[in-house]
Amino acid sequence: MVDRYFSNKSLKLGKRERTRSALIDSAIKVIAEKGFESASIKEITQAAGLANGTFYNHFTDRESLASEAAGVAIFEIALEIKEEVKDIEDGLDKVIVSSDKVVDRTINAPTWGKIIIGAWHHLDDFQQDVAQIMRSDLNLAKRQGLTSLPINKLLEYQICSLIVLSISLQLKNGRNKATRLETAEAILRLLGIAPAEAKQRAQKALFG
Amino acid sequence: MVDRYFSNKSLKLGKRERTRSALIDSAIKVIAEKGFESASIKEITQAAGLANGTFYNHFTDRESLASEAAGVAIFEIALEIKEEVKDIEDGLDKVIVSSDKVVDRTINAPTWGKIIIGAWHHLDDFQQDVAQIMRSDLNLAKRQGLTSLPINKLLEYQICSLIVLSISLQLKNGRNKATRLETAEAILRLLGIAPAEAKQRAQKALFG
DNA sequence: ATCAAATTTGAGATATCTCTCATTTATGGA
DNA sequence: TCCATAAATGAGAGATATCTCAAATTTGAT
Repeated sequence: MVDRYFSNKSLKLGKRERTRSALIDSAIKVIAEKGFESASIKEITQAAGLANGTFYNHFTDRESLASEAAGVAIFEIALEIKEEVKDIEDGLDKVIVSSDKVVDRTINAPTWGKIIIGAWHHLDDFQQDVAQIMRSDLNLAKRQGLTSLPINKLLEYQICSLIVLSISLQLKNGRNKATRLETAEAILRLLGIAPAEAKQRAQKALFG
Repeated sequence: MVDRYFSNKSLKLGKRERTRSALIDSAIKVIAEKGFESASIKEITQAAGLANGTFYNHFTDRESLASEAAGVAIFEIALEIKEEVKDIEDGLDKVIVSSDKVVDRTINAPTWGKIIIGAWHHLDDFQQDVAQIMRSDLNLAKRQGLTSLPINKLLEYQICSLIVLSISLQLKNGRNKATRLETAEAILRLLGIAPAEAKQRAQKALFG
């Protein structure tokens, strides 16, 4: 259960790490509930079962906690997914299967999804870090000659925006197979793949 | 100057309309400055030079004012652009020239750009209204046989997301011709156009 | 000029929030 | 077990915010 994900990961560690993780889990929950800009330090520390002053032993301000919380959430997801797609050799397949798994994870853990969306929209560093995560798969597809488009920062950001949109829409309206498929197809078309091939490839990569 | 855009439009109207417009102009400015969720009613009414209680004579809460402010901003932009592109017959050209002009307008008026971005991310109704604005051009392109892709809500939202990304990046990093061009190309690829044709078409439609 | 109605006002009740810091509690090595 | 250090605590100073409503002001028709 993701509610205490980082607290559980820290059980064997020292008090400082356990407290910090409690703040992170709480930040994820409260930011998802109240909104990226609206969640207060008071609510976060209260939900963590901690005193007011404890916050300032670990973070300078709300944004640094939010940044940390979103960062570890997406990092955790990326790590799991990297392992799951390591046997996929086709760079394009890797990109769309990874993207689909990100969406899947964030729908399964809506609080994580919401803070990631919020961080994507509010934090420049977060945007750069996320784009970085997928860059290697995009470069692989390029080296494999699967796309002729130049891979640049804007294209990476565009793909991320489509992923974030898919997360957002499915968190709102529920899981939707067509949205998953059409998001994968759209990413492929952004990468220069013709619609017919994009449809076929997405279908095969996502559903076998 | 957009700072008092709606106030100026209301000069000939009654006190109630002039006051409401002052709140809208102020909301645009304060929300752009403080953030969509963080801007307070107190700051908005103060920046408008109005008393605390005045707000509640016009709006029930912050979100209804924010929604109204973003709505009239995008509506105003859409109306101007509709007129400017009325002689463009090619549906795809209409889509990309309109998109480019939206970005242009919002970069020229950063406060409008920021509230529109904020509303796009926070307000479902706003998303639907914005997608609706471009639907007719997309349907025209479809009728003209310029794209074979089914035009559905997800595709509309995806195109809007790319436009919002372009606005966001250029507001942050300054105007950028390559970003404009590559955004137009990306929209065309989303619509199923091959990369080479997308590049050519975008170049021609945006730069003559 | 008058005056009913429309509209704004801003003090105040109430609540919430940030942040500090002297004190308390927990930790871990000796 | 002791104790120096690490870490948490939570009251309180100070500030900000929402919302109401009786009173004041503005408006526009007569």
